[in-house]
Amino acid sequence: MDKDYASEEEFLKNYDSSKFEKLSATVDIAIFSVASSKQDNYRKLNNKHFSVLLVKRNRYPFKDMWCLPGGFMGIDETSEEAAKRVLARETNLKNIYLEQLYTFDDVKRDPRMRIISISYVALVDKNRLDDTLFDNASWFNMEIEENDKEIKVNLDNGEENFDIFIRKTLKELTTDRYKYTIKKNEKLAFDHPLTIASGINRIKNKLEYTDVAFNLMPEYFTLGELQQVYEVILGKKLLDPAFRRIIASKVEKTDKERIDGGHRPSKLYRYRGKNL
Amino acid sequence: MDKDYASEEEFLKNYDSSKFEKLSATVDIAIFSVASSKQDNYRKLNNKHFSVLLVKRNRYPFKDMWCLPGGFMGIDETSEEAAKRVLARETNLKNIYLEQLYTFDDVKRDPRMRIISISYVALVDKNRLDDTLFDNASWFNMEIEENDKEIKVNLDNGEENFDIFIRKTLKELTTDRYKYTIKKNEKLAFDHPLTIASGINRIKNKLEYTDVAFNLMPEYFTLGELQQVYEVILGKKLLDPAFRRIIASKVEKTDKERIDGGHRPSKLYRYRGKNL
DNA sequence: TGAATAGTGTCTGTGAGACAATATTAT
DNA sequence: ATAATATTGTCTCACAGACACTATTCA
Repeated sequence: MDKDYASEEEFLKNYDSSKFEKLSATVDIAIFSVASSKQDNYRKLNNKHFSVLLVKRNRYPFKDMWCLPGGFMGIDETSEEAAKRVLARETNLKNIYLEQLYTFDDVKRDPRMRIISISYVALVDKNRLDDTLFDNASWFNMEIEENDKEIKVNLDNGEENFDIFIRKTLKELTTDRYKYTIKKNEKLAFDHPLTIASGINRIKNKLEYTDVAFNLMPEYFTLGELQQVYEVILGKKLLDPAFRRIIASKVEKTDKERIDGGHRPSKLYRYRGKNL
Repeated sequence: MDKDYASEEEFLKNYDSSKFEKLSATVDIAIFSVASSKQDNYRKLNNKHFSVLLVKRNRYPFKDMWCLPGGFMGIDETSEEAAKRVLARETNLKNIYLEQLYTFDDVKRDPRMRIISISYVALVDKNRLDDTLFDNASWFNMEIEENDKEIKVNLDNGEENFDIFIRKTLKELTTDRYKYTIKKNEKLAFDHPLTIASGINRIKNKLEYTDVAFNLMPEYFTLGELQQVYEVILGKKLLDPAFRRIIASKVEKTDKERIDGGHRPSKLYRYRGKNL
């Protein structure tokens, strides 16, 4: 027990911060984007993919495996500041959508020592990025399959292709919270499969009741493109009229239009802000 | 830069974990419940209040101020384990609804040293608690007023009564995320006003699309009581028929009933699980 | 009897799902 | 002309909001 001190200042002056065993914290960011790939058929629209930025580790631990961009949180910076620092290093962009996701803190999640991971989700419009990534970073398209029991994500960057499997177990009757357990993972470092799965889930949910999707869009876009973004993230087709009804109040039509194939040109729209 | 090692084992054997300046982590829990207080009028139902458990600090820092139950996270336990440990200490209960909320990590949030707080929300049915709390713990009824710009919470434990004010600033156009800043706080330690406000918000949101409310209920309850719980947390009156329609599929009527005043007795219901 | 809560019936308007129909382009 | 996307119209059904009405109890 503490001795009695006359005042808080007195107490702080005598405080011995080495009393407890300390730990380290890293910040790991699931940077998501939507990638487009050309179709064979000149009439068709570009294919879109929900994608995540991974970095190949060039040092131990988990050398030569892929991981989320991240880094140690400095003793004099917040995790959000650290996340922005990592984001700037990785993308050269500011004003990126960034949201704290979850703090992963399994005792054995890092083989070096006790390191907890304060994870973040970021959304970027790939059009804003120049394609010159660090040579050890790469965008992976994600093919997501999810049901009550498990999540399967196929990751593909054009050269490497691998799956991660995560088992879901319901935490309690009253909610839809699941405990995630890695069932299969050969290529990703640490517990990053969990981070990616949690991040996907967070964005999926937010898509339904917020306008986060617009963080993935360029300034001008067609409603078809926007709908594609919703569809690849939600993993299902949407009905055109319903989608347009919902989105109508959030966008404004411009007089620009895009002509890009053997079909009717589409008007370009711009994000207008929530509701009114 | 690291030297080159022949293998991961080699690397780990030589790893010097003292390279980085480390930090401490605490776990703080916003334990919420719904308290009933008798009405003057024998006909009326008990008044209900959304309430939070606070502990009076008996040592520095923030001596004699109120704070959320919490404690340091051990080097060999996860934050969830630590939270359960704190919860058991504080309530003597197991199987309590517990959910990670947010990691607060302002550099100056603790005057002693760099300590981050991994915060949790817990929901308990006060009926399951015996009333013998530690003498330094106390339930505070919360009166919540919120608008676009600020949150005001009045806290009252029957002896002490005080307000906290929090300013909300929208983080971005695309979502409803706000940055919280403490505007007024005289009685609560650390940044716990933020934790409480965030916790209230989390539960408010979850109330709308999950069944978390049932974690605040005893096994048998009337629909009136259940509706009261929704009403005090959401801070608005609900229409009886609409409420019953929504809740109908989630509860089952029992043959028990409760007679408690100058009005028609009500049937007791039981939680049945989500949807079907 | 009256005040209070318990519980049900029903009307109406909104909005999502579904499908049909029209418009426009490059090949 | 045709395949593809763009865009709009409309029907229906489910459901939430609103309000009215009945039931039952205790002082």
